[in-house]
Amino acid sequence: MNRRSMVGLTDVARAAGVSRSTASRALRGEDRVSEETRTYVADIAASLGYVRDRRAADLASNSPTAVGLVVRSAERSFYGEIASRVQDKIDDLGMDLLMANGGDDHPAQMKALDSLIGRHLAGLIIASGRASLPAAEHAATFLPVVLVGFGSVSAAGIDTVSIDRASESIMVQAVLGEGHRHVAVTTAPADASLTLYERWTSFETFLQAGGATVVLIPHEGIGDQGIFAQALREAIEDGVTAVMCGEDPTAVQVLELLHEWGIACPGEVSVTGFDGSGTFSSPLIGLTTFQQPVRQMAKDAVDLLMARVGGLQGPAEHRVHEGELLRGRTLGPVARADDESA
Amino acid sequence: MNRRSMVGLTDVARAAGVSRSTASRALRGEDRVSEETRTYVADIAASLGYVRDRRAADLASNSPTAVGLVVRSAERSFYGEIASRVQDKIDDLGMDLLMANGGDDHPAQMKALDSLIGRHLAGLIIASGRASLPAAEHAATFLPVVLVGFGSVSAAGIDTVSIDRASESIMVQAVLGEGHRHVAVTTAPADASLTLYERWTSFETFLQAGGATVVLIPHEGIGDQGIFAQALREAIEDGVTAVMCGEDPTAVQVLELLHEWGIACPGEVSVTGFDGSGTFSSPLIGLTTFQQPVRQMAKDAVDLLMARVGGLQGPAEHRVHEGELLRGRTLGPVARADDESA
DNA sequence: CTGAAAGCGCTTACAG
DNA sequence: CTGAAAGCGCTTACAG
Repeated sequence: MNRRSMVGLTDVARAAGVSRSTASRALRGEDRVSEETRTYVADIAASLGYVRDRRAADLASNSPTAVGLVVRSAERSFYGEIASRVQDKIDDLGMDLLMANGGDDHPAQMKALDSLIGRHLAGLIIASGRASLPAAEHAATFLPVVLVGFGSVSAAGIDTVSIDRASESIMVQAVLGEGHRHVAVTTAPADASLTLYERWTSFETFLQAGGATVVLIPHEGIGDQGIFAQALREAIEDGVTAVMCGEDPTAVQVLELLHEWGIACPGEVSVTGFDGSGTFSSPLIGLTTFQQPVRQMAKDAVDLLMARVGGLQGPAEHRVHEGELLRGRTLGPVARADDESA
Repeated sequence: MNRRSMVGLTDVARAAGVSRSTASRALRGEDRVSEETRTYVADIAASLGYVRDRRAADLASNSPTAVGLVVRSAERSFYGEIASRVQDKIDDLGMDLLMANGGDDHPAQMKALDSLIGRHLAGLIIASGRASLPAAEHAATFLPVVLVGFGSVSAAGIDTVSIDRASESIMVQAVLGEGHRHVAVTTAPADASLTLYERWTSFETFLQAGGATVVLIPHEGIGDQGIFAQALREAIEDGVTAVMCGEDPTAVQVLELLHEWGIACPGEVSVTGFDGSGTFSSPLIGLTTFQQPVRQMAKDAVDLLMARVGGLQGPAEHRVHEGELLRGRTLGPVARADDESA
């Protein structure tokens, strides 16, 4: 492919026989240009294959044309769906959406954010479990930021959209309600995912408050499969009757392991997930999970952001959504003690 | 949050007592600056919270710092995983990755692409089933483009990474091998998804070549659920014994409908998918599908793109990958005629 | 090793 | 309604 050398505004102006000022105004559809000139210039531009240089345009006008979305693990249904919904909303507003992945550690996160900040976007939606608060605060000093999925960051003075903290409690009550008193909870380090960290600590707190003993099983994502499997196995052998996971993919992984080991679910061990988006909510899997109202959350995130972009001052807003317990087939009553020998 | 007014290079230079030229060179880590000056300026910049304006930097240097990735439906496992892998590769190269969704119709696609082109990226990877060839060709006149997931676009002179066209044949042979001779194929319009279009037409061709009759069931995505379900139902009542889908989510949808209708799979009707990424390949679902080597495909896409970015001329390259038939539990032998009354 | 100056491709008061 | 000119925040020959 022989690359076309970009035709610039100057080329369009010359070809149309007008000044660059007029060409610029015509192409931007300004009113103070004669209808005739406007369409003529537009035609010339189209025929020349002119594409406006957004960098230069943004730089000169000092008015951004895009909104940023930071997502980590787009392959996770929940974030992918958020991205999809946010896109729709941004489209409606006639702006562009630029997405970027978050970065795993703090330096990588800062680098990713600075790249976005340096492009001078109108605002930023951070929907990444993997995002440190300091990184978000850093970004927020430069442009409006909305955090989606985080729970307790009110202190930071950043707008948030999150799921009701009662969700974890509801989930725990469901598990306790089936008689489980010895429960495993999969964990994630706080610096890897604040969202997950808050989730599992809540699980732990509520479970203990309900009189259950809790076994923590670290789940660090890809790479620790063997360790995770072994820890899970040991927990089960030690008498755990239910496994609560902070996100659906982990729950599915647990289900697969149980299946592999020939351990019945929920006959012998119950399993719960969290998020309930996409295939994970399918009756085919039958996962007992907690469904977040993704669409509504995405809408709120964009609304909040656009309000700030529009200049809204006030204190940070925190939109809390209620989800719904999805009764699948993976949570059942704990096996009675006298069944243990069976 | 009171927004910080951006500190610019000029501020850094002044604070450091050097010229903007020197400040710029120091911050870019150029060699021709004294070690002392470099670290001093860097410290000042950090303390001032300086973030380089990428628009201005890119504009002035005429050397892009980011690569674009166009994905549609990031909530689909396959594209989400592609995005994730591409990100990793781009990170390794020290560049940024900017993602954008494709846009549904042609105008929207052009707009999305022009936004990316106008930001002068180093190159573009288009991994969107929803992307028209003309749109891709338009982009390719401006910057290096690699298409991933497309099959037969050799004519366009654009590099591609795709799955072996034999895949569809393998899938069809598996279905025929179980004795199915009356098969439904879910379809998608070419302008909505070239990838899917090529897939289902291949299915159709191979099935007919194998002596099977084919019923086409249009699947237009969200919104046509009712119509799709009805068409599927009718096809089954008309004697279809297998349903071949161009992508896993559709297959899952079919499985759910069958379940809802109390139709046994694969006892009465077999179902196959395509892609085999993420949860869709889980034994929990047991979907019979075709697994694409996503990771390898993403790597190839980035490699090809970076070669072009590096100036490689030559003709378009077409990397073809082989996938693997994933034998799940949703494809079984066709029920014998005398079983029909049962 | 450092600085003054030109320029990247646009937009936008300002003046007509 | 249109044009000449200044400027957005950087980088980079060019000259020292």
